Amino acid sequence: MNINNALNELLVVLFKDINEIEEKAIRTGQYKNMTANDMHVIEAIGLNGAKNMSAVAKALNVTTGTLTIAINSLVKKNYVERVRSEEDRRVVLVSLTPKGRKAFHHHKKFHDDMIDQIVKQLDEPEKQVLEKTLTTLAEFFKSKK
Amino acid sequence: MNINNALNELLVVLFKDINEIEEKAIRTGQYKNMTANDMHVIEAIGLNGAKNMSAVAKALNVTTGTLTIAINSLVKKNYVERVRSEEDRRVVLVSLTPKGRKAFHHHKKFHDDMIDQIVKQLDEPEKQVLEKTLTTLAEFFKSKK
DNA sequence: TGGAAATAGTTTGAAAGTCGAATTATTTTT
DNA sequence: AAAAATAATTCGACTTTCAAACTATTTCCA
Repeated sequence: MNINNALNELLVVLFKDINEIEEKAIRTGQYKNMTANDMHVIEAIGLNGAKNMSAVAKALNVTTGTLTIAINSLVKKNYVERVRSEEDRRVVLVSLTPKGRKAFHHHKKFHDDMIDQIVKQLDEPEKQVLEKTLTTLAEFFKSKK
Repeated sequence: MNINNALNELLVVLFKDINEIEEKAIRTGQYKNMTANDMHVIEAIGLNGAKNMSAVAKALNVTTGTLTIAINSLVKKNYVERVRSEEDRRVVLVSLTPKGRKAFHHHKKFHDDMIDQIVKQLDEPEKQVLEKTLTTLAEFFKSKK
């Protein structure tokens, strides 16, 4: 078994596991009814005030039709507020409710904790190599887009 | 900028893009009609002979009902062959056709290219460190599941 | 300035993927 | 031999997604 194969298998396993763990972590306690998809939309809306549908859809790389349906569900679950703009009445502005903001922080905390735990496992040279690897990986994907 | 933030941002970017890019890389030329899901099933079946439905479903973390539908489609597209076991006639064995094996290799090439890009950037000691690091992380996440 | 074009979002219809429960066929246990 | 267990498929329901049609509104320009 050469090192390339070993690296490939390790990366595949890591991505699979991290996704799984992250999704499971979302659906705890008061956020039981939230899907991973819901969380992505909540992250894309963010904490900095209202955003229009097109902007959020673009950030998520989905059509506005798709986003409309996701927002319907989030409004029903009371994570998101939807308001028609007064300045341009074609525009719909979405923002997080208090409950939505709490969910945002809940997820961010999970994320921060996860990174902390990863970094805690590594000594300084390992951190350097890992950072270099992830940077290369990010560039590889960027070049493929 | 501390390393935690750098790692966090890299992970976020990677997770956002990886599925989309991998799917795009799959759907080229003769594999235009293949979905990312098809590819996952093909990977799970693999090149080492026939597997039964339950085993593949378990590897993919889906119900056998879900897998039945996926296999129906792959058989229709001629990537997968489905045979009822002679030893135990309840069991259905699935394996890759020549076309399925070609698709498997096509996808593997994408992965190999990715790993080559990473390894190219590293000298020998760094490679050793990376392998050890990823092993540590894989074990860490496995323990979290 | 009034009609055409552009823009923002929603609705609709179709396809894919998923699950849990019911069902069928077969094997194992008692 | 009958009951229980196992393997896979089918069924019905639901979610996510897109593209295209549609509605409402604003901007452009002749």
